[in-house]
Amino acid sequence: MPWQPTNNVEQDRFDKLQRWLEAGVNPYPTRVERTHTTQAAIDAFEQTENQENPEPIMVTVCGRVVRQNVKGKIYFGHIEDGAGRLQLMIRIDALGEETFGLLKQNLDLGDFVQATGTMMRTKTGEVSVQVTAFTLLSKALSPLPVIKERTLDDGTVERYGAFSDTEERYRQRYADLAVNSDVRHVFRIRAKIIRAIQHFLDDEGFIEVETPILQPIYGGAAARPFTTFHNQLHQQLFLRISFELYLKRLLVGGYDGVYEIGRDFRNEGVSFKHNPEFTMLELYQAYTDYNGMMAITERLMQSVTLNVIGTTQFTFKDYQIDFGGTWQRITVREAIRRYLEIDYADYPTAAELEAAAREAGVQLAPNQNRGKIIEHLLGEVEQRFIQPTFVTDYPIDISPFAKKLDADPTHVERFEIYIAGMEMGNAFTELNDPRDQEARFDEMAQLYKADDDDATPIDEDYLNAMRYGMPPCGGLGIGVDRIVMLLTNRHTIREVLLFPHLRARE
RNA sequence: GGGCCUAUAGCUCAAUGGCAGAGCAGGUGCCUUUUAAGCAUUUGGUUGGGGGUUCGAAUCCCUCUAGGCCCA
Repeated sequence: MPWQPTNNVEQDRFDKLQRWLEAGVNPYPTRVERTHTTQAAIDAFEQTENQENPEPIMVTVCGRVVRQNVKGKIYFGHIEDGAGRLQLMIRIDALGEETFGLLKQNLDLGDFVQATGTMMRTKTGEVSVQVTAFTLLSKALSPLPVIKERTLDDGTVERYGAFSDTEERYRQRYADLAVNSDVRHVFRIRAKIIRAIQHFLDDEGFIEVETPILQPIYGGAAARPFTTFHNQLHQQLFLRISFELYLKRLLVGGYDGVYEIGRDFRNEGVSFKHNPEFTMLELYQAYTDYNGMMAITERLMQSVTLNVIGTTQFTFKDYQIDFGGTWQRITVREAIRRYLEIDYADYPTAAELEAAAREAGVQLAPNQNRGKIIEHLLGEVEQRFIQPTFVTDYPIDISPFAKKLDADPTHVERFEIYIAGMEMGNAFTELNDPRDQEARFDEMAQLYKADDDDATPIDEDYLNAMRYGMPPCGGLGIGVDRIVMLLTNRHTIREVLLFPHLRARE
């Protein structure tokens, strides 16, 4: 069944399409002949308009009709392309009565058009195209939401109308982008952030790599994976939950520094900061440790913000965040002691610590191991860390890939990055002792029952790689979506993902 | 997973048990420098789906679906 109009607005547009066809116009022509973007046309005109006897600027511009004011014998409308917005002025004498009538009757907001003419300035001062030839490029059959704007005297833009239904905006992101220029802006910033990360790391001597997304064994993080199946190979595969174990194999292979920016998949809950697929940056560098990772985190984030927004300071929610200088450091133990008044060193068993946590009013799932309880307690205080903070030195039993502290083998050289109360990243001095790594895998296997969500399978090939010799190294993972949230002041991950995951409707 | 809230015209929203409405968009007419253009006139609804209470339901109750906020 071909598409049918579903309401009178669509019916009207469908009728207009028929009228273009009847007039011998192809409403979806194959070729366009653009000479200028809207911005280039405006620039070209403004550069010459103050000269004596300026040459007329002839342009052919293309774009979507975003505003129309059709009068009896003159048409004003704005078109929008990727570069900006430009007014078209079309007089009946320029096109002739027949063509003008066709346009006046059958052009809608949302249609794409091409217009040829001379640049000029209207009586009210707006740079415009005085159109002499006109082509329909694409007829829009469904109406986009209509948003009108007025620029007030003080330069602020007042908006009339909106397309603001959150669900519809995400389900029909194309419509959201088409009418909400601020949404388009978010994804330009997102692209800039990723490019800035690449520039910084490339300059630091890292090599950008791509490692498998479909993995026979998943690992490198505590998360439930998506599973899939290769039909020809009769092989179960997992969508990666981290890049960690593959990237570290590359240090064995002889690279001093590698990074990957790509998608991770975690089969877990959805929230304002969790989407089933999300973008991570992971980097690994030889001949350094977690102190080096803290230093590179500071420099990376400072470089990115300077590149993208021109300063290391920005507003997120009610906070003034500053990426400049040396970031705060606090140990996990001290963070929990300071804000929950529990020193977990005083409670050497999981049972004792659990009791103390409950005493302090913290709700916990029963029978977790001590490291997980500590992790949970840290979660209780993470919203305290507004300015960028490195929370350091984690319990060993929740950190199977990090090296022990020399002074305390129950803890590892690991930190997490907290900004605006959100966990932004995670880093270690990477464990490179294959005997220790094997023991950690075995411990994890014993510690977690087979059905535990966080159980990680033993990756024998990873151990095999490590036995060839892995240089001492530091590793760092940062949530790219969350950086974008910070720098665009968007408060949910869905606002910074073009197509966030939503439940199927119906 | 738990609690609270939301779903009405293409979009944004009214209508709190008694005739489903407005603005914008759309149609028709007038209008050759408008820009939220204007004036006149007009179309458009399975009130998210299903069930119930009632003489009568957008409104009250149950349920399903989707989304939002808070908590876990």
